[in-house]
Amino acid sequence: MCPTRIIVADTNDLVAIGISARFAEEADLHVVGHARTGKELLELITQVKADLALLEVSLPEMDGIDTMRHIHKHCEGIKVLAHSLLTEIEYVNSMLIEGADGYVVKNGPKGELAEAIRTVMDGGTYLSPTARESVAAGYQFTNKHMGGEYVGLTTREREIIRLVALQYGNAEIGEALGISEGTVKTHRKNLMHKLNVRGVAGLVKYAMDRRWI
Amino acid sequence: MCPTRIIVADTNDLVAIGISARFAEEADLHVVGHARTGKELLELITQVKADLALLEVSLPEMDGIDTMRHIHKHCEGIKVLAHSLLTEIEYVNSMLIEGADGYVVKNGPKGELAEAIRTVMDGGTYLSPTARESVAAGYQFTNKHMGGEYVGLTTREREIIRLVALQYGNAEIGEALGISEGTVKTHRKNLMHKLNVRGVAGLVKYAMDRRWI
DNA sequence: TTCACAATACCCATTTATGTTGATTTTTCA
DNA sequence: TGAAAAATCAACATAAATGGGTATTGTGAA
Repeated sequence: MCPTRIIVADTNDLVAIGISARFAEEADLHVVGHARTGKELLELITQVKADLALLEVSLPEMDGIDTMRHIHKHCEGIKVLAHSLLTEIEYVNSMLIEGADGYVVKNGPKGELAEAIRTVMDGGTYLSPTARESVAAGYQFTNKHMGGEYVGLTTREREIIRLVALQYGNAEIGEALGISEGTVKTHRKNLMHKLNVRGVAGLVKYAMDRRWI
Repeated sequence: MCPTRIIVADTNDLVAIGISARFAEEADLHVVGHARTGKELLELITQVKADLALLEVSLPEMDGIDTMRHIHKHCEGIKVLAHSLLTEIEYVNSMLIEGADGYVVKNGPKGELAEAIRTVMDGGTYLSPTARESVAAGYQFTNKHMGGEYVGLTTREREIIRLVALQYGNAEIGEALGISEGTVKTHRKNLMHKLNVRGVAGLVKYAMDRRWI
């Protein structure tokens, strides 16, 4: 039997090296590529034949959620396992909704990652205990996102949340984007509803988690 | 000659494994321990004889800056090299002011980390190009922190910035800490001055960078 | 014992953000 | 082409944050 060919998508080089080092002991797992951003991963998939991608949620340029969506639409025959330090329901759900085959939280028990990969390659789904807890605990809080009516952010909303996180005021954002301040307010309002947060703090945290700033 | 004994302080297990894997090729560098938080590092230093600590700035429980300060005061004879993805002047400066022997930005060229360690062990100081740029470029912006009058945050200020980042309002913070809303406002005002930021966004970013939330 | 600083608290004025509601135009895509 | 989604704008009211200043208390170091 041939080993499972894995691409690691993680900004941190050392993480990729660490994973390779771990899998050196596992005969059936072989790391064949490393991407530092979502975009790099999409390219790499077309160049290197791989069975599975280990995808960090928090990536610059194109984050894990967007990358997952793209892979699900355009790339047949590759499994994707989310792999992140983030445990918030928001991200676990998003990755699963976008088609991830599992969610492994970083820094888990030593053999967990390998086990998760094998489960997924067998056609199963793997969720780390923490991720499972997060999904369970999060239902009452983020139920507005669940039940199929997940709301993604639009392009404009992303531009705005990014500028908010960069300490721009509404007037400045409007100026920067060439729209009225009133429109900016509307977008912010929608953002806060969609993300279920109360103010700037929640927006900034979201933008930072997804590495939009 | 005996090899340099190194302790890695980083939340991410895989990073530590990655570093060990890299240094497997370097005969003079040997990783002898791994700490996941600042507190763990301080303990480990008393238990394991080490020549140098590789210290991530962004650590939970006790972050790199506070850990650095503590080591500088209480631990003789151990070199410390800061090692982080963060390149902001705020952190580079803070680490150097607190006594770090160098600052290496993660994801640099392959041999950089080893070179930096050797420089430091020779009694020198090593700064990554990015860190050096950041220091140079940051002077006009954060000069109020420079020239010896670096201002650290007080305990109370840290509690408050943390709650701000957790989306608490001033009234709620006051209630949570048992102080008046007015006092909270004063602390926030002082925080923004010290950190040279304009609003909630800047405070949240700072708290997240230092892993206080 | 001074001196510095942390922590507390309040005043005022101004700006900015949030909440509510409703609307129009443009874009996208089935 | 027609429906749905996205992007645009604004009036109103309320809540909250920002900026400036001042002042008291306690604590610990020089």
